[in-house]
Amino acid sequence: MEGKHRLVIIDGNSLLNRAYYAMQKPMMTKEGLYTHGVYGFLNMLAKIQKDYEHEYIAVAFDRKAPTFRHIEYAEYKAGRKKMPPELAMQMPLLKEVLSAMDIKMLEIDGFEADDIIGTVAKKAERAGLSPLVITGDKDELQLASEMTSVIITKKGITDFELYDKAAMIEKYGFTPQQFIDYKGLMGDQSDNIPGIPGVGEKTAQKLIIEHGSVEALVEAPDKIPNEKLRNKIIENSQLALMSKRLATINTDVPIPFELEELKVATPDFSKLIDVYVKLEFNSFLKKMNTSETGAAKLKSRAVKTAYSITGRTTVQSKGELDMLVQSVSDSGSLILKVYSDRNHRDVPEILGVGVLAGENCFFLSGEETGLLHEFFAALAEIAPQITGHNLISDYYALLASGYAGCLNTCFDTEVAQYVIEPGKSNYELKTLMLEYFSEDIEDEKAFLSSNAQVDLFSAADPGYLEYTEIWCTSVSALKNAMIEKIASEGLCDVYYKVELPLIGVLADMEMHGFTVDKKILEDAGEEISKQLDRLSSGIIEHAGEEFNINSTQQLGRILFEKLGLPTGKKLKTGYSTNVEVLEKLAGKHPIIELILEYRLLAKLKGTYIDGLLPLIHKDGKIHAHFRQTVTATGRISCTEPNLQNIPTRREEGRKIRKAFVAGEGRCLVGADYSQIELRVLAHMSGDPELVQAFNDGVDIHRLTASRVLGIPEGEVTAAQRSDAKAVNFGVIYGMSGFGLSSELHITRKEAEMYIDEYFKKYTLVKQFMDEQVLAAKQDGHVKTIMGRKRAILEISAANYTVRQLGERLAMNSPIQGSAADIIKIAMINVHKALADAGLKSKLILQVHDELIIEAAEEETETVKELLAENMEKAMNLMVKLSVGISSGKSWYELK
DNA sequence: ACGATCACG
DNA sequence: ACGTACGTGATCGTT
Repeated sequence: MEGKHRLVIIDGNSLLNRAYYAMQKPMMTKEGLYTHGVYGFLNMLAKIQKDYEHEYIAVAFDRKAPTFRHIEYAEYKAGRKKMPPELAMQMPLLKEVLSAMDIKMLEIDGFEADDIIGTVAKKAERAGLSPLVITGDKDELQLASEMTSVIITKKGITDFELYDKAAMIEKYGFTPQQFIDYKGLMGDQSDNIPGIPGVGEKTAQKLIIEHGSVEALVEAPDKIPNEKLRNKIIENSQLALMSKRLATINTDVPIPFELEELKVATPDFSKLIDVYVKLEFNSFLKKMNTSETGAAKLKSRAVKTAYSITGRTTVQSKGELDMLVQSVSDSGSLILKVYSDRNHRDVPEILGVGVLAGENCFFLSGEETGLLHEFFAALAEIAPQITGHNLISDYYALLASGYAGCLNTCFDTEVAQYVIEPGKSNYELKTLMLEYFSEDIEDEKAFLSSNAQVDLFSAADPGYLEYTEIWCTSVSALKNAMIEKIASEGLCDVYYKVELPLIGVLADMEMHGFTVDKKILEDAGEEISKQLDRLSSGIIEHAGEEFNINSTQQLGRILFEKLGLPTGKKLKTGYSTNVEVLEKLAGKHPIIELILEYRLLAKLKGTYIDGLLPLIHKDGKIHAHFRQTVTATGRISCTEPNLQNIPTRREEGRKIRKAFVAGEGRCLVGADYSQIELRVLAHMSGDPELVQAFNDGVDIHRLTASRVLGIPEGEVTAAQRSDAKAVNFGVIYGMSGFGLSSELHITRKEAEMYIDEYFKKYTLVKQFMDEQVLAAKQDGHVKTIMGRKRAILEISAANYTVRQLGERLAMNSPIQGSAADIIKIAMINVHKALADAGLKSKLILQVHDELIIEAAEEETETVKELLAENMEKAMNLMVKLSVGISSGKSWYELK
């Protein structure tokens, strides 16, 4: 085991730089500060603090001597890269954090961090400490010694490699001191060290191992057998000596400090909170919350919003219920919190209901079943405006418990934050309170579990009344702040007209559920099991040994090492064994087709049979969760199970849909938009050819084939049409030559020619795409038809690949997002139309461009018309929206 | 917790 | 020289 390291010295510039480039996505605060470099740095720092015990710590920074313009120019010419501004602006932010942590920073004019580190390390060694240097710069390996270790950060944020003297010798074959000689020979472009021309890593390493030092080589070059090399060294001996001097870290920098000043100190928590809040580092704020001192400080600075709560009532009697009902009725609105498990396999149990109405706070225990139902009845009567956080789960519990009134949604703080900031990973009330008010409220889960022993739901326990007050006043405070934010960001339409009314629709869909015929699934499962057994014994036989076919690593070993089949793409963990690779190998070995079939069936069994069966509720239905705050584009997502990816493309999988059936006396009606995303593109770009084509009902893929290839529409072959289809998809995805070429299995050149030709023919589409990229650059976001925004920080990333991703996101998001807007509006209208017409039929599923209704049999025809009508008229575009309708007893029968 | 794979639009 | 089509979720194996 490694010994104790008593002094940690960090190369601030090097680590910040590493962190900056290691982060996949840039991070930016609301005010436009880039923060990902600092964020990555702090994660590295946390790992160091955790893994290496130390009593002293310091961070060193470069500080150049005052420079003149011509010197900078010379540096620039020498290929020294300047820090991008997005990184440079983070330097002072990092220093602010370190200062709040009370970590000593060392810097001095005219010296770089490595010189300071060398100086500190030597001084520490003399004082008997064991220095541990943390850097991303290999040059600092020369500082390693019996006492000093050097950690070089590798790829990623928290991947380190530790070198001491022994490790150096093992890896390079020479000592840390000789590292300077090594660099003197091979030079370093980024550091402006020339070295000997023509001597690279391998040669330099060999020379140093054999001869020891630059001096030894210069003094006795005749010992070098290779004549060419010998001459090179003789000719450049002065250059080599100079390079060695340049590569040597100065361990004698005149920097004044006492080791005592580097002692690990307690952070100034209130400063640290301030800067974390400014940088919006909520995860760090959260972590701090677990340390006692931090939590205490966090609480003490909380800005308690002034709420005058005049009444606090745990409802236990008819009289108290009347007070509750009266309060709701008086204010016509309430903030609601239903305590329940979001469990869709069973009837959700209502543990209790919390209400804030006007200035009165109430808690009604789920044990009071009589009062609870009376309350629901009154609520249905009053139909108050409901505000909450993640109301869909409150609604689901309400509906499941027999509430039958209307859901008059006024505001949902989770959904509000989603339109303000889609793509955020966590919309918990606690998180939002920290962000908006730096106020740290108790997490609902923690509250529930920490109080599990106490019977909080017993009607007499005051715990839930207190928590209801915290919850509801928080929701109220957020609502006030968000109302303004939504208005000022131009998000009113998408929020009030789309997302808010959708909440009740989704809850209703969840509640109604999709009937599943368990027997069909089970029978299919048995059949598949038999086939899997047969396939796996065949595969094992061909392989000649037992192995786990499900393990891509083991499978790779069998295919590529044992059987010697040609490899495809390489991955971090070995060779890729995905379908694409396997299909290329088909015919080369009989094992391949068995594996392909095995994969197909294993997927069906694992995900769609064994995965689905336990999710069937007692009522014979699956009640999936529709999630409204997940996707970055505005689509809905679906979980437990995901009903949006039930197989359909291949017959084997499609059979699964036979198990999704209409209930007794009912019938399924399905409707899907035809090419909605291309129609959205036609509308948003206004391209006359595209618009015309859709309005004339032309086959759009055929048209693209004819235009791009320059042949009459009548002469387009099936293969050409299929290629054009890929091009049309490519346009939506913000296509690249590479992407299209791999899709069509053609060269990149050919793919690029298609793309060029496409944009020449559809010039307004090209213009539209350019505008989106420009908007992303200028505004930092792009918008859908309804004004839904998606921030695209990638567009200004330092990394080229990430930046290109940003451009594709800018092109795709308005299209995918607008299509999402349209079907959401359709859902709201369909839901309302069904209710207004007093029909028994229910909307039960949305799959991005299609809706499924479980209709009462006698209503089938009515529902078909109603669906088509509402979907087609959801939004008035330059192109007509066309909808395909079908019906049947099972999902399989819907086309 | 994460990567690989594969299901959908 | 490098690495890329857009958006999701579930499962399995590996760390």
